[in-house]
Amino acid sequence: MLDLRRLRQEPERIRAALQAKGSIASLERVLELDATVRKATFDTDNLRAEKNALTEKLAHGGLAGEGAAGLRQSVKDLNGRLKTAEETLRSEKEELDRLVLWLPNIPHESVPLGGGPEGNVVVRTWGEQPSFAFTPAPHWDLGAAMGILDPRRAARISGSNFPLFSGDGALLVRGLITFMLDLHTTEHGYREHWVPYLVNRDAMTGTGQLPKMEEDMYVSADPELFLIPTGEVPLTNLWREEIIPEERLPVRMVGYTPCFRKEAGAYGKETRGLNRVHQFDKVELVKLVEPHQSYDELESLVADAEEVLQRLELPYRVVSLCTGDLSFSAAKCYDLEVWAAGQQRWLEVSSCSNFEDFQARRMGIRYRPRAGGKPQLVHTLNGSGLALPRIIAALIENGQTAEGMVQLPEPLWPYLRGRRSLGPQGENQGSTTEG
RNA sequence: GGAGAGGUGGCCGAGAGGCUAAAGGCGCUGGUUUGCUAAACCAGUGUAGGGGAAACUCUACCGGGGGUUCGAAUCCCCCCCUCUCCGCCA
Repeated sequence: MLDLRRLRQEPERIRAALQAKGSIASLERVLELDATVRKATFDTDNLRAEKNALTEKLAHGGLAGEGAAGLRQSVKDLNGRLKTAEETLRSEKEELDRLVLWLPNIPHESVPLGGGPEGNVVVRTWGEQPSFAFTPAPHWDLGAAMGILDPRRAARISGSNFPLFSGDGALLVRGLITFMLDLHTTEHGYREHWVPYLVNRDAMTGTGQLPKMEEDMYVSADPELFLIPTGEVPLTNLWREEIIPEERLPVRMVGYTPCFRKEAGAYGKETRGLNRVHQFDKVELVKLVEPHQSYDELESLVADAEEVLQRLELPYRVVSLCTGDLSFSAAKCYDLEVWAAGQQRWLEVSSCSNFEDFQARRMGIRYRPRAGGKPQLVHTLNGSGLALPRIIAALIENGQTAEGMVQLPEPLWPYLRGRRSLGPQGENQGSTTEG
């Protein structure tokens, strides 16, 4: 949520910034409503002050005093006027509150200008793209051949684009999750949380998924409970409406969650296999920090996510999203894209964003400065550390051998009961300790 | 699911129609005292919004929403949450 005061003070800057993001939505109406709401607030406050003065007089002058009946009548008259004033105020306020939620965050000055994905800037690349003496296969062919991916059965029980990992595939998922959690908790200083996967409307609104993304979310039979599209939602909302002592900042959290997304309308070759699925697993990093540190913290958050890719020996590049490609709530965002040799494509596996105070204002997450004084809004950041399906796609495609095996990077071995590679397996085959 | 008890400031906790932004305590900030540390004493210390150059002032807020009343943290109704006990269940 944008700061209304700032919007009022520098509407031209905000208008320009929102245009860069490709959405000025209802900015003009918001500005107009802000003025009328403030006027209406002033009027009703004055009426209430008047009323309070009268009732106080009544209390102190004795309820049976000579003027009491007259006073009582004046208060009743005032109440009539107050009621209309309050109703006007309420309806204007409601519209304002509703519209403000549709205004996206404004981009940071360091964000490259651009209208869409073509305007994104590659900041750096890491690792060598593997070369093969044969034509590397995409993961959907390999995975099915190896018996670790089973889209046909997944479709039968859920529908298209739901993942089903079997045998060593399931072991790989579980191992990756633990590997990532261990790295972030023991080496990067994040505290792990195991969180609810269904959250209420307030939580979804707090991180900015609502109202804009409602049609992309799964709703439970209880219309107020949504399946989370990312662990960012429960993790960040852990702190909603709290005032955190400055000494406790930065708060660093990590959590594993499944993520659920309708991804309506997304079909085609770009969405084959594990490229885009309705349910996936993700280890999420979230930070709450002091405002002046948030951009440094963004860089270190990206580094923490990159570390996972480096240990997995997966070539990747870091992309700074341009103004037109930034998500609704982000002020700045880096995507990490991993190279998938079988598809000859870069696949997004992480989005690391600084939301500045946009989410914190919605959630009421503040900190109390050590030096005393008013509570201030924190800045919130998050990033995937990392999303699993495309990592698995890249591991399979980049690690494939001419024999139809998949070699795994060393840091993963202990998480896979010592296995160093994955190979074809039968329906009832368990995993052995030898690769 | 049933019964009971609760939800008040950063935290704990009193208050049971007007004298309450709300006692008291803790914490925090400043001061006095003090070989150091600690302690003691004194003072200050809620959030949000409006008006004002400022001093200051007005309004709202005691889980959420309605209602009664000239007036509600306090009375009534609905909902949410927490705790205890019982039931049910992976």
